[in-house]
Amino acid sequence: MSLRHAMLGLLAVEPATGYDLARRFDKSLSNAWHASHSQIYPELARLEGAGMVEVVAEGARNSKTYGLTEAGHAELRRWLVEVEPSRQQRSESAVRMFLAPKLLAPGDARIALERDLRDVLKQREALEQIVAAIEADGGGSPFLPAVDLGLRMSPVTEGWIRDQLAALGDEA
Amino acid sequence: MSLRHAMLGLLAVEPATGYDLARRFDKSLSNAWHASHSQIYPELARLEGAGMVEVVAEGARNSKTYGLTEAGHAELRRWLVEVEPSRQQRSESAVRMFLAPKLLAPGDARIALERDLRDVLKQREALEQIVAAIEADGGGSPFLPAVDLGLRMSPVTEGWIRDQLAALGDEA
DNA sequence: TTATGACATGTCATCTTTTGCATGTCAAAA
DNA sequence: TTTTGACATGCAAAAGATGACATGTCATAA
Repeated sequence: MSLRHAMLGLLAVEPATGYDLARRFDKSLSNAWHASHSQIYPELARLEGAGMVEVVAEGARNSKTYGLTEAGHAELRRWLVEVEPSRQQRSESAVRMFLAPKLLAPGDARIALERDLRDVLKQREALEQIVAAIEADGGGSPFLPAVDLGLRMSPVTEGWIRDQLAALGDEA
Repeated sequence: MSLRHAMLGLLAVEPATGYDLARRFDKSLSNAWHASHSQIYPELARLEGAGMVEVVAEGARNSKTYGLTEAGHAELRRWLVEVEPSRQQRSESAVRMFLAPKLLAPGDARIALERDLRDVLKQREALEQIVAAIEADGGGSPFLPAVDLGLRMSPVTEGWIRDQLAALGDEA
């Protein structure tokens, strides 16, 4: 159950509201996991019931900030150190990239690959802006390594797409 | 609904039984999507009901080989060309890699990262064996590009993990 | 003052995915 | 001959994820 552990991890870095968690999933962890508020709030309640998180502050707009308990820290450590990782991945865009050059007429394949290329470059810009924001902020973000991995992957994907486009050209 | 389109894509490359599809998901598409037979068979039935696939051969052991119909090809093309891609990804091991150096004591973090590193190298070997098998087979696999992307990503991940390990060393 | 948009939390129906159970064929090796 | 392992298909229950519905607060700008 990765949602649970991803949430424990985010809360271990810094206590947060459910709303904060939803944003962090989309911002810092978007290359790794996704969860929307309709999953997050019930899971927070379950985690509280299991004694792994607790409300550490209540603020404006009925907000509740959660932090880890001892049991939460222990469970997170157990998962990270003792549980065998699953190497499974899911990426719709990877499925598409693999199929497009194989199955479409060269003209259609070019359309699809060029859109993928634009998406990759757009995503890289987004990552670069996050880095810029972190640096403007003093550089102390715990998520810089995650963003960094995304930035290292980006040119690899770009190169692969360009090679697929070039191979299309050879056939045309 | 990516399962449906991934299956259409695999069948477009070459007709297959449900059992074949399950293996291809684990072999060729393992970096992109996963599905087990208990998902595949019902989805094949639905696709047949929708007129997108049809039985093109029946073999030993009650096996049924499916291929795409015209409607199946049309749906696949529509999805690849016209539908906006979702850039969401899910990777449990990415979640773990991000959290481990951040949240664990250096000793535990080292254990977790070194296991991740071993996994990456093991996976790379598996990919290299697939490439070797394809080349021994005459080189004509439609999935070589998918494997190739995995092989290009592998050293990037390796480098990132080694940098995280080095950063741990600095703190110790 | 009122409208907008970010903040904030929640439920519910539906769909997707996993896991465990269950059955059976066929070829090759012991 | 019998047993093992790959091939082959299927169902059902449970868990996980999505998308729509629903409500309300608060600060800021028009």
